[in-house]
Amino acid sequence: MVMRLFLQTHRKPVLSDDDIASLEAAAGKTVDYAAKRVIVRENVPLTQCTLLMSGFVERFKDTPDGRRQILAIHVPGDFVDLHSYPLKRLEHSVAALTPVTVVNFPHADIRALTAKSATLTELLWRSTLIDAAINREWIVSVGARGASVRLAHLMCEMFVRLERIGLTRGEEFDFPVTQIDLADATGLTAVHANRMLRQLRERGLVEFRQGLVKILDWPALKDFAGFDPRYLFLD
Amino acid sequence: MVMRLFLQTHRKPVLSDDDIASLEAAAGKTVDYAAKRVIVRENVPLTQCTLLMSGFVERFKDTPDGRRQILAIHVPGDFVDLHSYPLKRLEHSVAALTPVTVVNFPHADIRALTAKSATLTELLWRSTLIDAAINREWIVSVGARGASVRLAHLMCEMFVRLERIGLTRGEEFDFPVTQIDLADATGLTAVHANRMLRQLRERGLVEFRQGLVKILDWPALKDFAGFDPRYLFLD
DNA sequence: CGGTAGCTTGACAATACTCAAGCAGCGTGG
DNA sequence: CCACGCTGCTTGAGTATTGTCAAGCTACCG
Repeated sequence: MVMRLFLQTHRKPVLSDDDIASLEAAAGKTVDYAAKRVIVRENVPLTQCTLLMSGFVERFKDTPDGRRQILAIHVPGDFVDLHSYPLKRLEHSVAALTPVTVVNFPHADIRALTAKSATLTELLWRSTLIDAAINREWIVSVGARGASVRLAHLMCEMFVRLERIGLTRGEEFDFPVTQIDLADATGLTAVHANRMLRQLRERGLVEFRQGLVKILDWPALKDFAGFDPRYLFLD
Repeated sequence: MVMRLFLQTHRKPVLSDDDIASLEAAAGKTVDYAAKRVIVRENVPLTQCTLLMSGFVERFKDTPDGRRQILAIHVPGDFVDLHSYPLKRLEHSVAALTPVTVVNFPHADIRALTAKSATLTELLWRSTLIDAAINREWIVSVGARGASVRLAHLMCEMFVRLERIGLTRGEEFDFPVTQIDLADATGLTAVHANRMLRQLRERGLVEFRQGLVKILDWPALKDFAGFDPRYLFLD
């Protein structure tokens, strides 16, 4: 049951019942974190991975001059730091954006899994690479899109990813983060993010208020954001 | 011999002579491309990977409004699109920044390698994840660093990566790309990139001229860029 | 009830972009 | 050999976008 949401987002390659069972069996301790708690600190040797069960998690880096850049936002079912298995440490930190529940997977158990099943290995590998594809889409966002488009694009991404795991209600979804978080994710200041969110609302595209996102016009929003979901590899 | 530079950058996990031999044996055709030629087109089914032997390669995306965002720059010894093995396609394109030579590795042969050696699989997996770590550092660059700092940081990264494979001469190295390329990589316009490069030169940090980079003051440059090489996982 | 975190708005400053022009170098064809 | 066109670099002037500083507001918590 622990892997339900993960398998819902990752449908290829197809796993045998046996593979699924051993994956489930590798699950270790369940841990809760309060909002803003650091879950994994950068450049510290790691011996386990973290599967997000509920809530939202951020991967981020702080710069010397005090800015925070969010590198990725994770939704339930995401293996937040599976890349720590081959890398042995992370070059960034991981923190809870909201109250979260996670399940740990010891590296030793993952090693056993990969030794046993090549298909499973490929699925896990692929999962880390989809994260990387999202990382790259974010480079495009911060590097080549205007402020309001960036925010619109982020809303599109969250909508599609949350829809996949059944966490949307029609055209709205809970996204209990602050405007500061949105600013840190898009490389903007909180003040400017606020203005751009207002603009998106006034244009009738999306509304973000008190952690609730309402898509007002999905086709128009997608078009405005230049959103092409193929980078999410949901096929 | 084909894997020499690759193994020079990727020293962990340590491979057996057997693993190295089978990796070498997987090498397929050698192909040359002229500068600016597209090597892999986005969202097209792929059946092989590309190892860069000489020259520089870019991974990029074009936006609807005509901007190009470079997502990564590859140096000799890099597996440019190893991630196409688990993903089966790329969500971005790959092109030659300079004249290049590459060697192809059929997915089928990589599959055979991974079936045979778990250590080799881990090394390949790790290699794709180091690329991802670089992707994330670029998010920080475009999202949270000023224009001149971004360029300085890119110069630091290229210097360290090229030094690793013996392509630097003291504190200088060949980097035969245009200012437009640098602008596309850093999310700036060519005009602004030009001004910022002049600033870096006048401050006595780095000089970029006609595809030649001269580090003028490495400690000062590193400090100015906030460059921390740990994200390159060279240990 | 005071304090804090988050949202909102305004006025102003800094950063980066656009448009435009001129120049240098290089390869090609007359 | 020269003339031409092309690509890339450089600089200036004006504009647009985004950031900074500041203040006031709300809601919620202790």
